[in-house]
Amino acid sequence: MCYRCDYRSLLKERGVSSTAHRLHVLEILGSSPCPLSAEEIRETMTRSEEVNRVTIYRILDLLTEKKLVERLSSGERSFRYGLAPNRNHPRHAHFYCTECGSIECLSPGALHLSMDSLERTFPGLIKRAEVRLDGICRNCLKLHKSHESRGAGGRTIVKGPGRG
Amino acid sequence: MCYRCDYRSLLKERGVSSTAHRLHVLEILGSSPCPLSAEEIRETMTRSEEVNRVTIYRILDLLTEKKLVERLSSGERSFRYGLAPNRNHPRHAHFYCTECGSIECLSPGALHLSMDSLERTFPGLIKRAEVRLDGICRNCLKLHKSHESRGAGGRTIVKGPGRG
DNA sequence: ACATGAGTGCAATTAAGTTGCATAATTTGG
DNA sequence: CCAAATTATGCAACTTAATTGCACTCATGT
Repeated sequence: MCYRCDYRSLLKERGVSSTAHRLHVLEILGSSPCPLSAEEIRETMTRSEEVNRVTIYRILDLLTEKKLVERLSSGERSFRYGLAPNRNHPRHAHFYCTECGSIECLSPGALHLSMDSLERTFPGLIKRAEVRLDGICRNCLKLHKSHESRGAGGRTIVKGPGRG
Repeated sequence: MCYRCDYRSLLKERGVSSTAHRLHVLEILGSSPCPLSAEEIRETMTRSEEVNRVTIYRILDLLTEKKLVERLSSGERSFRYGLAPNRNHPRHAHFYCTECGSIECLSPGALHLSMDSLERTFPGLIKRAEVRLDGICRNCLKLHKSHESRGAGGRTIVKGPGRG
């Protein structure tokens, strides 16, 4: 996601002290091609040093509150976390594979959400828009096809309406 | 959401037998102005007859699989359920209030998601798009304002970028 | 050195959803 | 109509993800 962000100064800007753990979380999220679960982040951190689950949650909560990290709905029961959109990384949508549970970041320009009229007329305050596409990823599609060609009776895949 | 759907024949169409509980779930979802959590559905059903938690989950799983019901990410830890988009109700986005946790359905035309180029180029299969706007609802905004005017130090509200 | 507060760890708890198995209801075949 | 089979529901136990309370540690300032 991020080639080169200065996490230390990003933290400072937001009035958050730069502990080793916090920097590590930001680095992991910054170098991941897709948003990660709290547990995935912990596993990665633990490769260099054991860190407690609760610490991860607290760091993620703090960084989310400070708008350095963004919490995403994954399509499953757990949340995913990624670097929050900023000057270096524009907001983008995500793709969730209902077969294998993987999540991909889509390129920022891949789709466009127009909500100008809503923004003018909606009586509340809109802060952000989260867009998640659900479907079957490239890899799982391949598996399906190879099963089908072997006559193994793979599920029928019907493309439903993207929007109704 | 739905003024008049014939749930019995919808179930039949999908090869699902029409038990009282299943019909009741569909009726509740159909007459709710917003998607509901499993627990909210259960509470409503229980007003007429006690129903077990697990039964609700199983009905919702079944109906979701049969495309009669749609499972939505709520912005919190639980899922919400609504009638699936069909000939009577077009797909629409939702608004989640980060202050009070309420969820509203937005009118189907309120925003437009264009993903034509993505649909042509994405190597996986896209089945649906879920759009959720997060922010502060009308009611919570009012509360904020009244607190501020009383000098009670309400939180500063800054509108961030809807898309980056 | 000491006090202070922020950061982290550990154990226990909560919330939401799931599983296995028993019981009830409904359908099917005679 | 009855028995067998299938389907639906209920109950208890369990799992997973996240949260809370409290203790301990570490950095910082005086």
